[in-house]
Amino acid sequence: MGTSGRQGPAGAEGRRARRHDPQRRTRILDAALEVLVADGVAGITHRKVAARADVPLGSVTYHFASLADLLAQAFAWYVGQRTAEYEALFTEVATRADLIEILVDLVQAGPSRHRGAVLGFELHLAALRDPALRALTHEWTRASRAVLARLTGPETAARLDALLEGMIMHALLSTEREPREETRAAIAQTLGPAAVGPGA
Amino acid sequence: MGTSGRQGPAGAEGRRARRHDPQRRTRILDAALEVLVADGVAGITHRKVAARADVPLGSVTYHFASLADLLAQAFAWYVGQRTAEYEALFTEVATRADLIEILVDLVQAGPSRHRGAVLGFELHLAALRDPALRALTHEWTRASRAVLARLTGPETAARLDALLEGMIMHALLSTEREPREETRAAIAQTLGPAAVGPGA
Amino acid sequence: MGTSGRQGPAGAEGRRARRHDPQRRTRILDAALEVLVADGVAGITHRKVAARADVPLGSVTYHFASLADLLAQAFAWYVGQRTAEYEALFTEVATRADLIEILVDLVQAGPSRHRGAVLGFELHLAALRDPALRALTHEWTRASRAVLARLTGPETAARLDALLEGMIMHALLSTEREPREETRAAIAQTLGPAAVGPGA
Amino acid sequence: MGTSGRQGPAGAEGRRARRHDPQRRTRILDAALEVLVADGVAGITHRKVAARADVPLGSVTYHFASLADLLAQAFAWYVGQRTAEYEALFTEVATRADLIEILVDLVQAGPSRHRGAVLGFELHLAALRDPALRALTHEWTRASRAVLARLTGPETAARLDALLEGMIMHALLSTEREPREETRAAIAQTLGPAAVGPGA
DNA sequence: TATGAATGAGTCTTCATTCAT
DNA sequence: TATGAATGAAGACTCATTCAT
Repeated sequence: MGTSGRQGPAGAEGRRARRHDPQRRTRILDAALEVLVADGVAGITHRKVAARADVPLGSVTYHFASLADLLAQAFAWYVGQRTAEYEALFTEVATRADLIEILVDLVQAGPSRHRGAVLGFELHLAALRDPALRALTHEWTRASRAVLARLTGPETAARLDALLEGMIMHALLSTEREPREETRAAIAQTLGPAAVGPGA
Repeated sequence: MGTSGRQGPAGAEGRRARRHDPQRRTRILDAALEVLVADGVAGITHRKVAARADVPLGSVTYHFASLADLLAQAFAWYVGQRTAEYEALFTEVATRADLIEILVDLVQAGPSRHRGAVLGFELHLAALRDPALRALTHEWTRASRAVLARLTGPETAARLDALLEGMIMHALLSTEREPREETRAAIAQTLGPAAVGPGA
Repeated sequence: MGTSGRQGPAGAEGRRARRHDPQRRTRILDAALEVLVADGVAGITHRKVAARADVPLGSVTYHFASLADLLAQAFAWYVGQRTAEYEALFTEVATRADLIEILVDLVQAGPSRHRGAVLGFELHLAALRDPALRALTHEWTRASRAVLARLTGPETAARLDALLEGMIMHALLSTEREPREETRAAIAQTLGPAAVGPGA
Repeated sequence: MGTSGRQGPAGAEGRRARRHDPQRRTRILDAALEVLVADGVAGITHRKVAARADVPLGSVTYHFASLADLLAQAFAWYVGQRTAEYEALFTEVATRADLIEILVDLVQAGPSRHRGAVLGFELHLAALRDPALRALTHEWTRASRAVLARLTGPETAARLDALLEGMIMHALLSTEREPREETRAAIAQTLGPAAVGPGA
């Protein structure tokens, strides 16, 4: 609880001045994402972000017009990173088996994917109510499917995308991990028997 | 603030004194669910719930020890209702085609399912951070799968469950409806070729 | 925090009905004193008292017209007991040495006197602001001094009374106990060289 | 409520905007002490302090992390002032008679000492329950005794300290003033026959 | 350009008290 | 006679945002 980084005299525990700090903007965005992972959209505040970024409170409101703005930019920043990662993930895929293995990893990765999964769901839910964010989710969904679609065709990509989303949510919430074999079978089934590859 | 303007002696418009009011508790729970649909866990407050239930603010805190408590009970109340509905949905299913049609409806129902879908995702996300809610999501997932599993066997039920969840989320977020035929094909594929029914 | 005895549905942990309960009034008074020891005048509430007395909240407001009334009656109840005890304490005193020993015990009794000392100071401080309570402190002071005065004469009694009060407060607040010899010397000095006894 | 009616855009009577306001912190501390004198620890609230300091409510919570924090700092601020005063009081003391006269004044000063005496007892009582405050009372007691001890030696200083405390409390509570001669005799007795002075 | 100070609205929660039964 | 339910007022505290420097 506000141990560190409280602003204002009430708890002025040091933080040396750091004038001239390029990439402060992105440090704040990263901090915002961390807060989102920890506390969700329901729990994000300027103060928490400032504390985590180790910048003064005023710096956050200076760089971002409002909390909603900060949220939108943070999500956009995240989606941008994520999309690149996602694309990179499939560049080496040559065979159907390669693809399956990568998708199984995606679902099973567990704690390491936690951050990504949580942010994804937070964004989805926020977008449900904020049209400004919806543009982002649309573009993200489109991009994800496009990546898959290059390997599987569009219908299968859409199905896969839905299946993966559902499985990841379940994995996130269940205490015991689903057997890897089970995950693989579900993906393989959805993928269908067809060959896979940029030329498919 | 104050859609119906409570609090403060000035402005005593509306709302008759309602001293003896049984089922006030459930009215509050219903109001809480409405607020959750409208504003999410991120936006629920005692005040909004009180206004929507048309009860004084103090009444909400009287019946529920904390906002977290109210949330938990509202979700539990919802899951209880939902589970019953869900089970009822499948009692008449006799053939594979019946099942598919019902599941397609589930995904496509659109605005009418909006409420249910939003509450479901809100609960999932909240459960991610609150272990107390996790018990609820576990039980819910278990029950949903059990219903499906009676018709399809456990593995298929799990896959279907994930697929449906993903498709519903996407349906919720996308502006244009996916063609019904597409949804049906995805479900049919996941269901596999096997027969369906209590004896399957 | 309100673990036990919370009233109202929010935390309705059992407490069997106990119709017809004579001396409920005094049970409530005793509970009020316990709360005063624990949390002070600053922290007493109907609810805490009810919880500690294991009676319904309504019972407290039923038996006592207001919290101030409860407070006043609790203090009066306490002073009554205390005065009797105090008088009893000195009935056996025959010599100057007896008296000194008893007074040293009074100051040094430590934790066992904690309750009494705390209540005494709470009452004194409350009386500072509430004239209704002042009658009580006057009477108490008068009675205490009268008891001592029978053995020492009025001037010495007043001095002793002040000294004891100060020493008890200090004992209450300091971490290490003052040497018994020190306490004895201070009392002996204030008592003066004169003989002691009902006939003094 | 609201002596000076803050909060709420309606009713913006009085109080000029005072953006830059150094020593606001100490104004708040002084206001807190005034509230403590008037209503005690039991009655202090952010609102009362804000009203008395003539600052907005938010300003109090901005400068002090919690009410307990405000209380602690206010008491510390008071003890600091008080200790200095107390020391100054005895710098001129040359003879036993000087010392006695000053101490008698201390006890008898009546209404003018009211503030000091009340704050002292409030602090003592609060310290009984809050270890953080206990550090303050220890230091205060130590300092007071040290000042006396320079003139009387340590044992006598401790006795005097207790006697004074008790007498002041009684003076505070009784309606009629004790004869000055009585007070003087008690102090003289406790002081003993010895000479007094820095060299004593 | 940055930022510490400031503030008003609103949040959850507690509570004395009232009242219908 | 008791008491569970109810409620309005107020409490501590948080926070988005504004502003002077």
